[in-house]
Amino acid sequence: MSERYSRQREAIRKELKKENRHPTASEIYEAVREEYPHISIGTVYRNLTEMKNAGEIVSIETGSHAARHDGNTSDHCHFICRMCGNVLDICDGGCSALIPDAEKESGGKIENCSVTFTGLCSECVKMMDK
Amino acid sequence: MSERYSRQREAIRKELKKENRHPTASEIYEAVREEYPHISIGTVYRNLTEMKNAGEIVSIETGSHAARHDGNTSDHCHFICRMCGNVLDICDGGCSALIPDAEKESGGKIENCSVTFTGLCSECVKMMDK
DNA sequence: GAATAAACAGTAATGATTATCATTACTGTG
DNA sequence: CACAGTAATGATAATCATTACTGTTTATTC
Repeated sequence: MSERYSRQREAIRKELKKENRHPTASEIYEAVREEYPHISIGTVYRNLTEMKNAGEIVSIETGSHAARHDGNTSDHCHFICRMCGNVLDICDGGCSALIPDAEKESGGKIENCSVTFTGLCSECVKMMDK
Repeated sequence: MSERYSRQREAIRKELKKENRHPTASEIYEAVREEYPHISIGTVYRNLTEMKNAGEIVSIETGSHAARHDGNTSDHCHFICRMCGNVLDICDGGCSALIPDAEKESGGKIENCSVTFTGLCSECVKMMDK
């Protein structure tokens, strides 16, 4: 029934499965365009929303810039450099451990936990010293 | 030199100091407008950005909706209900405890840590049962 | 290989946020 | 107190990410 195959979605999935990448919607768009020059940015957004709802991917809000997407849904945190905007995985694994307590306190149903660090990455720290 | 007094900024500050509120820029705009009907939405955004840079307030990215702001900068987490959009404080206090390890792993300088839970608040869970 | 509906491309619309610029109003000095 | 200097403002245009719409294509079922 529901989900029907499409090469565009397949290409988007492939892009999100590359290791250690956290692409924005338009980065995905540009990458997939190499193979499917006619893909529409709307198609990218629609599929990202669907995959997110399906729990297949996770999105990272950066605040000032476009949201980034991560095909790795294992328990890990993110570090966003406020200088260069790069996103780094922090494999601390402490995220979901916080859920039980938080759920008790809120009285609701917690479905997801996101831990985001912001600051300067090692590269940008070096730049500052100069 | 630097920061000069302004009544508009004072009014924005006052709005952010009210307990347990997490207003969006336009909610602050509407509230301050009662006292200063001519305040501009741009003034609200400019002051929010400055206060954020000064570490005086914290902003909470909601993903799909407008960013929310919190005058309470003490170590606590947030719970965003994906149904009604409300933001709840979770006084878990586990955020900054994660920083040292994460800093070591990243090799950079971590300035901030934000822990956000998403799911359904107690009110919305009740709604679902019906 | 036709019928059906999901998915698409292309693009307009929206909403949040930022930038611009002429004007206003704090603040220190004579 | 008048005034000069300049930070902050109001109004609004511009930008950017994201969503919505519409007519067309294409995967799937028979």
